[in-house]
Amino acid sequence: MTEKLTLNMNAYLPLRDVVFNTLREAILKGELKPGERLMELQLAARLGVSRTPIREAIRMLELEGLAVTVPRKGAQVAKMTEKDMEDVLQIRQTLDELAVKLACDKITEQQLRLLKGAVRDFEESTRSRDVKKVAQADVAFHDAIYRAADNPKLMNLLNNLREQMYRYRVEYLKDETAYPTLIAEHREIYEGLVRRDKETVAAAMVKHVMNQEIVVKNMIREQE
Amino acid sequence: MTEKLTLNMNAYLPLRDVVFNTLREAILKGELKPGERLMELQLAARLGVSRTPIREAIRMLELEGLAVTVPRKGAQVAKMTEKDMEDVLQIRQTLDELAVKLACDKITEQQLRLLKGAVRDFEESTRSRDVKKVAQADVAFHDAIYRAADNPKLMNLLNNLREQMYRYRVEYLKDETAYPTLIAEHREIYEGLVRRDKETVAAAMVKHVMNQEIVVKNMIREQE
DNA sequence: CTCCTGTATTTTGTATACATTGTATGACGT
DNA sequence: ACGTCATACAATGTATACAAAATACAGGAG
Repeated sequence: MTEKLTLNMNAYLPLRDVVFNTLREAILKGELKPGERLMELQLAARLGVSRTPIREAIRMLELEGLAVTVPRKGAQVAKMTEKDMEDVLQIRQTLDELAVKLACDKITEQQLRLLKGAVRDFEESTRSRDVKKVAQADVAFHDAIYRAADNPKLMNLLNNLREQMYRYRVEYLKDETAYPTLIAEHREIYEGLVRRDKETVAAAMVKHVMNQEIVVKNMIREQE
Repeated sequence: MTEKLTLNMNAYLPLRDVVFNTLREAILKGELKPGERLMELQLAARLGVSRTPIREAIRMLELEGLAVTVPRKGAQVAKMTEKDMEDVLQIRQTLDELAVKLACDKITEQQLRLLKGAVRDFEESTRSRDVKKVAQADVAFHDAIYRAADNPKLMNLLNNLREQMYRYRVEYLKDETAYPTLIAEHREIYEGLVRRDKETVAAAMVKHVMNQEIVVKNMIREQE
């Protein structure tokens, strides 16, 4: 915990947002571990700002599910049990299915081309052996679908759900033997969207998320 | 807008939570109208607290989707277009279906008895001609199902989605001609759960939410 | 009359000071 | 030795002061 969090001041944003992003990143990357206390004074000193933006950032983390606060005792990084993970994945599966069904109806030709690009980018990224890149490409693929679904609230929710399991997802993507499956599933989803075949894409997406679920759950179990 | 918001200080809660609840109520009840600015100094003066808890409450409202803030310009009550409403209802429908399916597998005998009570309470409340009571009874019915689904994250999400359309829901429940349909649907869902017949309950729930959707959308159109 | 500009005012952003509560430590009595 | 209470310290809760930005408006130039 002694590593120094540093603010990315480039953006011209209120400090609360900069702090929020910084803390979120730190939590998702595992630099701030589940259960670790988030003490205002300490964070303020570390990040070189006052307590006010820290407090507001914590309120935001709280509602994102990344932190929990007990009144008069302060905040700590949210813990995630296997049950929590299952619960999140269940919701994600359902909403991902909805998203891809909606996309089936609404996706435009241009968005299909972008999606095709995302599929290709993902394939290429897996050859780079750079997990960070793979994760980014995967996010891009799913984002393209979310955007096509044309439901901003749904997109928000799904991004949030994804975020909540980011820590485990990165571990998951380190398993290179899973890449061929992932690539095949992406292709299947893409092609289903081209044919606008709802049943196919829905089934493919459910399978896709389910595969993640199995691997992520194994991973959690191994961690203990 | 000149009505005086007053804090319910009874509870032993941080002021930010009291303020948050107060503002949320005010927004949901329509006392604070969509688009209305939420000025910190003004709210602080009105509620008799300082700006700090107001600011933190606004950050919380923001992530609940009840307020939107533009940096350096401040916050305002979130507006909801018909499209927004459709988007929310689409998500709600999907998640309500998931919840009731999960409940089908997991509901206990005791929870079934509670649900039966909720069905009966709802029927009785419709005879009282007290919209507030009817709304409460409806919430209780759905909450019983959410609890049975045994997925706290899902329950949170659904409560939040419900909240986002509370304003319109209350209007919706003023239409007494809809009561018999609602009662019948509740019964259908309850009986499906007793028989643990997933297909039936899922279909019934989808129909139930869809009916709401139609009425609420008509309502919005009329408002213009 | 319109548009620009500069200033005054309002409002948010940030920092800090003070108050209150939670927690740990240690003395004291049993 | 154990428990209880008092006190000290640390962290959060709240209020206020100051800074910076956005807005409104008035006055002047074209």
